[in-house]
Amino acid sequence: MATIYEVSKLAGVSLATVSRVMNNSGKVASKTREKVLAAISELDYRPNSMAQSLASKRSNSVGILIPELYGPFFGVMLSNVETELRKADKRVIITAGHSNEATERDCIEFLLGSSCDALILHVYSVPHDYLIELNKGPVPIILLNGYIPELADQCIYLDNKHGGYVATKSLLERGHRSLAYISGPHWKSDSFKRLAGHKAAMREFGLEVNEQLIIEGDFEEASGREAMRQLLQRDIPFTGLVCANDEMAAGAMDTAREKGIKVPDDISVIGFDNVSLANYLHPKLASIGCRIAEMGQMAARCVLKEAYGEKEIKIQNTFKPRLVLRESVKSR
Amino acid sequence: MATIYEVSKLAGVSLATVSRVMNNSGKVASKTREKVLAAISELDYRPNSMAQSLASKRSNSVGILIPELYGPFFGVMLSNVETELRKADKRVIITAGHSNEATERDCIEFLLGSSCDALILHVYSVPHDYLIELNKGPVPIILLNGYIPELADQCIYLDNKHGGYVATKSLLERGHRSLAYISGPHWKSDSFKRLAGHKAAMREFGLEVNEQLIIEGDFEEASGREAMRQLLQRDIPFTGLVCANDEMAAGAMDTAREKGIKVPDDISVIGFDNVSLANYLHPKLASIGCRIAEMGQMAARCVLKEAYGEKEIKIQNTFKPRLVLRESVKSR
DNA sequence: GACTAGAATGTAACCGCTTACATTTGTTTT
DNA sequence: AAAACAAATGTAAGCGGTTACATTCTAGTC
Repeated sequence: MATIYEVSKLAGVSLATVSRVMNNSGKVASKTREKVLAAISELDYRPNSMAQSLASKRSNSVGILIPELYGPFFGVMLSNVETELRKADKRVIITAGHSNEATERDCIEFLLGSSCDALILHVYSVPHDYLIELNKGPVPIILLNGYIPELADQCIYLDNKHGGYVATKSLLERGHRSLAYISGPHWKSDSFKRLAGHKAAMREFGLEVNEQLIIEGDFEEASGREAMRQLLQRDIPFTGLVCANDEMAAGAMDTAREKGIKVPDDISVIGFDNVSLANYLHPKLASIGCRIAEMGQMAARCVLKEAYGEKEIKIQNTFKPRLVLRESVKSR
Repeated sequence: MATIYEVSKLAGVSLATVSRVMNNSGKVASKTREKVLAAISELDYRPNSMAQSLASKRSNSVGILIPELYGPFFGVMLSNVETELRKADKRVIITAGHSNEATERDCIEFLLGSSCDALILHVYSVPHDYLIELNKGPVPIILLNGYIPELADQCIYLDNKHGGYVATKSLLERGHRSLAYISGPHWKSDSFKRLAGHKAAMREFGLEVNEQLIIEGDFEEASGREAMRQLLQRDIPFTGLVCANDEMAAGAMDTAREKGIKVPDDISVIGFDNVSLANYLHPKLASIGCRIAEMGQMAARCVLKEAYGEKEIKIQNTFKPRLVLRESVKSR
């Protein structure tokens, strides 16, 4: 591989001039520029990125930490982060934290040790204090899908409460008055907030929340299946079911089918996240769109702003979920 | 951030000794080692990866090119690549090629310009010659899910023909004699081979292949839906349906439901890929497991062997798909 | 105690680029 | 035509490590 030195020799100029041409920095006479460009193409020269990084103290790479690389959610997020960053010629280094504190910490250490110019973190287990401390370091961090008051500007997150509110309201507006709710784990702030939104909507419509109709699941299909069984056993009639994610809704719908309950004729069901699965279920599952794609893109832009000095970029920190109606919801 | 120089000063040794301690290379007296380690921890020293890369001509990063970052398939693959490589402390730089020749080329160029030590490529559109040429360069490449005779050792791929064979055979063994087949685009070698496997199984059972019962889809759900409509219109009875992927099978099953045809009572259906979707459909879709996880892991190992000198690693190039039976298939 | 092999450590030349500063060249002003 | 200034280019000092080679210790041998 040719080096900048060989290019400079061939073009009959100094290293600095070649560097200037490469980076479009400083003044270069157009004649000289052409000579240099010719030499570059003749030698098929490509700058050595490691040397560039070392000398410029900028690696042009951004570290990403997400819980998992598979699954309907993270893939989309990652995809949009990558698209946006690669447009700006930044490398994307990925790691998976597996929602486990030790692993998440390891990943962050690993990324820091990789000379990343910035970090996009989608963490679940690492404590806030750690992140606040981390933020005092030289590497800008962006929090994806999490909110920490001290780092407000660097957080990109979904308004989960509003999502729960919208989901529930969509059923209430369609005449349903008795609603059941299958929640995610209460300790996860996402699911806690979604539930809060549900309750807020109920209150708004002057309805009492019956805790007997709220069941805590774990975001997996099986728990939705089981939750639905319990709900039916309790023998409290309800015509609408709100689920804190689509997988649990799928499980619940499966139980309904088993028990001979028709969706949406007997019970309307709405999920949350609007993952592709929702479209494959029968009936197609109404859901709450999480705007994951947009959030991923925004996180990337936030990096460009914070780490690469693109000051003019405007950041939108909160995203409002959107209702996506499908066959599983019906007016009554 | 402390540099190796500061560490050496604090420990009262030379740069070289610190470097030796860091890399466990060369002989260091245990007393000296301890002094150095103390200094390292005192200063919280971490080597600058850019400088390391430049000096050692090894970036410890591996470039990955896959068609998309989302979707049920690639996520799993990526996840396993990452897990395996990070165990070995290698960075994973990802790019998405979007099954588009220009973009795929761009990505490869981009990764080459990123000083990757090796490339894992899952491409669709880039011509073989390009890859063969690329392989002559200094950066080892691994082909994931593709086979090029000239690069046989560096290819990790699924035996698609065998998959088609197994899928079809599973129905034949259960007494089905008249089978329909919904294929992917014929120009994609994956789907071409799957179809070849189907035909081979039919021949093995002494059955004629009726081209009227083979329809070309595009791997999307809608095309499966449409293909099923056409199949039914043709009015040739069949009791088994093999689909070249799960999405199309989902579409076909939906059409069946619309037309009042019961799966598996009237028609047994088997998909291909065994993506998570298969488990959510009703009835649950039998499928052919593609061992994506294992292939991802193997690709990573292949990199460790080819680029990082782990000679003892054994590589398995071909993977045989596996039958995963579920409710959608029934003996007759 | 001198000699020597081998272990431990140090020296310094890179790796390939960026960039502050110095120098040269060219243009305009008086 | 000399002075003054701006534009273009060159020089060389890093960036923070690795590593070949040189040097200094250390301990064993006779």
